[in-house]
Amino acid sequence: MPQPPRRRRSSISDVARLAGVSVGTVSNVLNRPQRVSAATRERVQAAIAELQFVPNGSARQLRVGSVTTAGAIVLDLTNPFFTDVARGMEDRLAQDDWTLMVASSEEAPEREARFRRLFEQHGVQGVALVPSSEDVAPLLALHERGVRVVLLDRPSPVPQLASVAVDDVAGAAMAARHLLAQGHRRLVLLNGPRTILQCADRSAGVVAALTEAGLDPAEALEEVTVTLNAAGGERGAREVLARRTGRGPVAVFCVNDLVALGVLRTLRREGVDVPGEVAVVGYDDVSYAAELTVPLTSVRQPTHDLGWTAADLLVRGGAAESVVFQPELVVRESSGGGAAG
Amino acid sequence: MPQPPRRRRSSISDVARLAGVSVGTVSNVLNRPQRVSAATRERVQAAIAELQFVPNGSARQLRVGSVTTAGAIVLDLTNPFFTDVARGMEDRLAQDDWTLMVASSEEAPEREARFRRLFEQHGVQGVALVPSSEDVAPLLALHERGVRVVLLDRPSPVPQLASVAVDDVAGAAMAARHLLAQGHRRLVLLNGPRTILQCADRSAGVVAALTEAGLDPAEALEEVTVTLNAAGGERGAREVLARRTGRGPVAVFCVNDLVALGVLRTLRREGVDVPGEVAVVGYDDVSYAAELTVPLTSVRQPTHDLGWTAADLLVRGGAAESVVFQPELVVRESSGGGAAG
DNA sequence: AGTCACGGTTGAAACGATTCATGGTCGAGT
DNA sequence: ACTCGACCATGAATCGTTTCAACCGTGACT
Repeated sequence: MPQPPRRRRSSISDVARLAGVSVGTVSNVLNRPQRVSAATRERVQAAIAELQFVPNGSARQLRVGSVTTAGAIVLDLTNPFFTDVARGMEDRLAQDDWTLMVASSEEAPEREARFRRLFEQHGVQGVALVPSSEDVAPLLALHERGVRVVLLDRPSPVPQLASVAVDDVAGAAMAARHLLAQGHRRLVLLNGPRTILQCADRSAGVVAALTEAGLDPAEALEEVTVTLNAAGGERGAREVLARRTGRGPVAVFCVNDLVALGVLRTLRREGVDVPGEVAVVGYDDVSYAAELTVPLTSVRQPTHDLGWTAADLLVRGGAAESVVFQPELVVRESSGGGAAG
Repeated sequence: MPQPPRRRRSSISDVARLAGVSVGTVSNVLNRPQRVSAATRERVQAAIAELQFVPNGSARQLRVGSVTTAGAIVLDLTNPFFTDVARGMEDRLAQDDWTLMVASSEEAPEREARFRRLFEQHGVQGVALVPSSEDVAPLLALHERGVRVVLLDRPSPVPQLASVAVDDVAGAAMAARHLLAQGHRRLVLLNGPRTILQCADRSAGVVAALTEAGLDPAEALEEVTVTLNAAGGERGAREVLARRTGRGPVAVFCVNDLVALGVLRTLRREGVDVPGEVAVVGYDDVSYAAELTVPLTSVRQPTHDLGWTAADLLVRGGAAESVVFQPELVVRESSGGGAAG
């Protein structure tokens, strides 16, 4: 078997030599073809084709400073919410002929830092990221170094950084109010780590709704920390079933739809009736929420717009704006909402 | 509002000046700290911290040649199948401390080409991609230029290129045989464009199964071309319902689960019974296939392993291997399989 | 004939890191 | 006193582009 070929890539000066022109002319053919006479241009282009010349991006970038590329760092690439956001970003970036590179931090601050560094070294114009920790210092530093930064899915805690978010407190409060309206008096919140702001906010929203209804959150709310995926939901559901005291139905509010999916899966396996015995509400309203065995009540976020707007801020790059969208509750069968009203 | 700061990033020579050493020494502190005396090292590190110095990746790369980064280009980032593959790649790459950059071609050859160029210019070691066209010439050229290339989810048509695939002909044949076993004699295949090899192969698999059962594919198979997402499924389903002649139940085989989701959604809206009136089979066995209103029969692929293996080939970079996995049929209610058997 | 403008081309400087041959210092060994 | 290594630090060369001042030849205008 042949060794993988690592023969030296041909450079602009190889092209120049072959075409019998100077390097500057080749560069002009590449970047301002109209400045070059048709004859030379063709000669150079023939040489480029013959040598299979591909400009060295590093060299170009070293000289020019940066490229029209943006990076996105999300918490979990397998969560449809984040891929929809990425899609929104791509749609906006495409308008200005920018490209997007996506990376997944898996909620690990070190991974996030690694990708931040990688993107910065690759000279991206800007980075949109869902922070995996509360510490904004490294992001401010990044911004100071001239890389545009937009916080995704959480409001910026500092005025220097732009952000695009959805009001998580309001969204969670809507969900909790809805469950209270169904007659529930005790809620279980399957939540992620509080270090992720979205999780903290959703918790706060539930607490607000309970308080507003005259209930004592310390009594009425039980919060279980789970991983933000279906496996987490399965574990959470087992926990809920184990702790379930005899009295009455339980309401489970899941921090996202993947968790809710895990919950529904486990409840179905255990033969637990939804919403009769356990009511379930999710968050994000992923595309298949309405098509599940028990259609899932969920809090819809303007996912695509979120990404679109983030990318828009990156491209426009003006002052640091903070945009906040409002979520919307979509009531379906899993919370008993359709019937009870 | 302050203008976005674009003050010059500090360079290695700024650090050298501040620390009172030469640039070579700073570089040594960065890359072989043990070669530098403790005192100087600390002085340099202090300077680095003070200036918030981040090495310029372009310059480094220009000098050194390449970075430990791989790129992946998939057809659709919002399809769970591809994100699972990406996850598998990341898992393997992390072992060697490589990083992954993901891009989505949206099945458009020009977009794919754009990302190929971008990745190459960024100096990635290798690219794993799901080709959006049949033309391997540009991929061979890329390989010639020293970038490792692995074809994802399709076998390589040429010996020079490595590939990791799942046997789509076999998978589709399994699905078709299953539907035939349920008594169906006419199949509708909601397929993507034939230019995508997976689509062509799945069609071939169905044809093979029909022929094998003594049926004439020209008679028994109706193929409808749709987009590879839920919207495509919805359109396909409407098409199927419109064309439906009175006689008997219909079997619909969808090229992937997103399409199947769209089909199920439309059938539910139209009040069509699944699997009684229309049997549905999907492809990919996405995570939520079992939890849908009507649990979906689907062809499972070793998604994670697919990505893992592709990344493994990239990292190891030896001879061009071709790996083929076998798929597996998962029978659920949507095809009537559970009951009729 | 002389001047000017202009399109086309040139070639060297610059970007910021890595590398490596060279040089300097110090202590130990003869 | 002198040599020799060991250990550190130096700084020039290098990677492949882009950019820009300078140059050249031609044709138009005075």
